[in-house]
Amino acid sequence: MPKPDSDQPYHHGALKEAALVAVVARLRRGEEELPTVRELASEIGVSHRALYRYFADKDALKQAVAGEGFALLADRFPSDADLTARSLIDGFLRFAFDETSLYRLMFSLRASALLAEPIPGQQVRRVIALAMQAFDDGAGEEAVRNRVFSAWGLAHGLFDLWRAGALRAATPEMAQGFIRARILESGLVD
Amino acid sequence: MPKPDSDQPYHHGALKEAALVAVVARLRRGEEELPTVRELASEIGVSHRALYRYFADKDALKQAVAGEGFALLADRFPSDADLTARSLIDGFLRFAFDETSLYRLMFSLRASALLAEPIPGQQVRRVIALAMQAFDDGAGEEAVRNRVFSAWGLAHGLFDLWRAGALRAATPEMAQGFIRARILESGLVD
DNA sequence: TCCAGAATGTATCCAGTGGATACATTTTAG
DNA sequence: CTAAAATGTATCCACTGGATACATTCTGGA
Repeated sequence: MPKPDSDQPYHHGALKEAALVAVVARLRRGEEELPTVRELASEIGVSHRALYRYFADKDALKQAVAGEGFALLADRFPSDADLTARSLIDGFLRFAFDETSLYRLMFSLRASALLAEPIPGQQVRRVIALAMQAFDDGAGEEAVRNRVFSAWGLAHGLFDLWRAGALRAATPEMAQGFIRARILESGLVD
Repeated sequence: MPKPDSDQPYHHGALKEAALVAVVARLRRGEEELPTVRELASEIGVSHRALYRYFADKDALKQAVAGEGFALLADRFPSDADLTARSLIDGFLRFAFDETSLYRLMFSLRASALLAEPIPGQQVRRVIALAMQAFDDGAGEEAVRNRVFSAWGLAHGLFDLWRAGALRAATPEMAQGFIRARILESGLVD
């Protein structure tokens, strides 16, 4: 006798995607850490070992989530017509402050994992390409690249100092304003 | 019959200090993560629960280690006579590249823990005070503070981008040179 | 249409982790 | 000299990421 239709079919059908969606949603909801494999599996309605069909280990899951994060970041940048260095910076800062947990995870990858192929390197390169475009002022590629990384480093560094608690800003909004001011007065943008 | 002198007396005598020294030494030796409480205790020659007399939990141990890290960083800065913005930057970068594991731990504290009193806030304030002194060019305190945080943010951010693998520098030396060049061309120093 | 193998998910086990509680040993103060 | 405080140990616990063996479902070729 075949098992009658149950709420959960034996094969989920899109387990990998469901896992990534669930983790990203949790982080965007404010949870600071990755869930345990068991928690995640239980939320999806699957045994915890099922996830290991799609992720070699928990670190691979983390890298995949970071990839989703960078894709989300690139999608949040202004579209072509409005893509300027300044609007890119603003989009970057909004993303960091709005999705702090996800942002933190994206940059907490172990040494040299950011550009790992295909995940998350592909999405990271997309972000860098957009930034190169936004900062392109006709100077040589190396000069543009240097300005991109200086701006990225400044924004990332000041944000991380705030996150770690070194900035003493009363509110996140004030911290964001402080960081934006430092970037604008750096002369890297405009 | 009293127990004869054994190699390890029942009371260690300086367990807290020994623990901090052991952890810092491990990180400086290149290990990337904090050891487990058991590993650490075993290295010191004590049961793992003994450490909990001195640290409320593992996170408290981590904060204490971060404090040692900031103290080490401040000690590595040039002495008064040679303390300039540029020499401070160089000292900072050397520390980050030489003690990468320790550096990473220092800035991986959970939100808002950097200025926690007394650990590690005390040592962090010491570092900031030295930086304020090195960057003081007679302008108002707010202007100096802004330059200090801009330079700190830029150095920290670019270093962290390198650590995560976003910089594609062939060697650590080249990465350090790249970062130093970006800071010098920022106009924040000199 | 059927069925063998591939794909996917489950059950169960394991060593190791941070942490709690109860107890043993040593030190110190009155 | 001894009681109490300080320090360290023994043992337990729930939970974690991960491994292995097995069950279920899906798929393509005859």
